[in-house]
Amino acid sequence: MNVRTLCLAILYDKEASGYEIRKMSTEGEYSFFVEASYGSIYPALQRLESEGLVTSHIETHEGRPAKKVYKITETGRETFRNSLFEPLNQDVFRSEFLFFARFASILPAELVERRLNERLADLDDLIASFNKMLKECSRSEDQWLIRFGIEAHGKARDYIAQHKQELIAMAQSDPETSQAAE
Amino acid sequence: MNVRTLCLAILYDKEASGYEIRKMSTEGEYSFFVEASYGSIYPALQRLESEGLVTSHIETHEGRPAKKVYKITETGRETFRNSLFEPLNQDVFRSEFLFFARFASILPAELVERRLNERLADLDDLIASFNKMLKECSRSEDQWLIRFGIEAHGKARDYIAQHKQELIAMAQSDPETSQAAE
DNA sequence: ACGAGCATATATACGCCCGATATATGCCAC
DNA sequence: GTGGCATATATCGGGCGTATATATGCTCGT
Repeated sequence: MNVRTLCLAILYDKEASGYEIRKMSTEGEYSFFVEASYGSIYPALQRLESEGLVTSHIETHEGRPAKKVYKITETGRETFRNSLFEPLNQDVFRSEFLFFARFASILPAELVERRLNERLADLDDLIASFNKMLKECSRSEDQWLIRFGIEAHGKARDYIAQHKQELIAMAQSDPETSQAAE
Repeated sequence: MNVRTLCLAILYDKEASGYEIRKMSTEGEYSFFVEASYGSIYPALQRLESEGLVTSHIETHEGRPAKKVYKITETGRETFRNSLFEPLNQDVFRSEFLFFARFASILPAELVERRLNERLADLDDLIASFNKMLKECSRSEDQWLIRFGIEAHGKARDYIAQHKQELIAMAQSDPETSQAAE
């Protein structure tokens, strides 16, 4: 799935500017299963407009920069709906945390413990934001997705909490040894 | 984390060719938390060699193409160990499946059910491969990682299995309606 | 016996996309 | 009044994935 399709998906529900699309895809309701940055969104919107899948107009507000609001066309809606019939790509899970954990045995226990605690805190924040989203959202599909996120990330959190001591035990308990490793 | 660092990580344990590094990172023990393709691995290895972090030699085998085997240098080991002290980037979870699920209400129930079953089958395969890896692997850090994968993906699997009917119910039960949506 | 398909193996071109940066406006707190 | 933050658009450079080209030899079916 590319950023152009993501833009069409967001615009399928309501008009939005590039800034708003990025917010939704990195902080809002889409943030836990897609990601997109300015560097891909703005070119994508320009290309979608040149292809006639979206239109745009400038909106000016008092005391704020002018906004270029994009709206999906009927052709755009059709293109997007058709894309939903394509086979799905595999989910992507990439974890620098697990990569780090794999090398616990050559790292100081102190560092391993710190990273584990950071990861736990991050997951707590994430789950808290999911719970907040769940309360605020009304679409039942979105609730289904958010509950999925809460369950899956909750399990990851619990695993780390329950097994962190094992990983710390594999690390270098002697600060001297880890100094030498540097 | 970039592909150069990933190469150093794999070469930290043992010598390997570009082909073998790609295999490990997309099919083997690294595959569930990193990913790398030929298009990034080969240039990465060339650059690592030019920087003196790895060396290479050609190995010829009867009845097989010649292999360019890379070996990490002491400088390479040091560089890699130091990189493990850097702050960790956030984990990445991207799901085209969840993206698809969000639009269940405009899709035919038949398609939604098919995709849910495909996803369940994929997760079963993944978990089966984790269990196989767990039996074969000896490093306790790797076992810690693999058990994490089994738990987290198992929970995802269970959620889908238990709640799939809810999502199917949100879809278009009438084949005519979904035809019109196309 | 022969060819299709597949595993092994290296390498590159094209294009997508992220991260960083530049630019601009106006609010609020200190 | 000024530094930081939210809003807002846009582009550059570089990293990386997809697809492809090229080459070898095995296995399996016919």
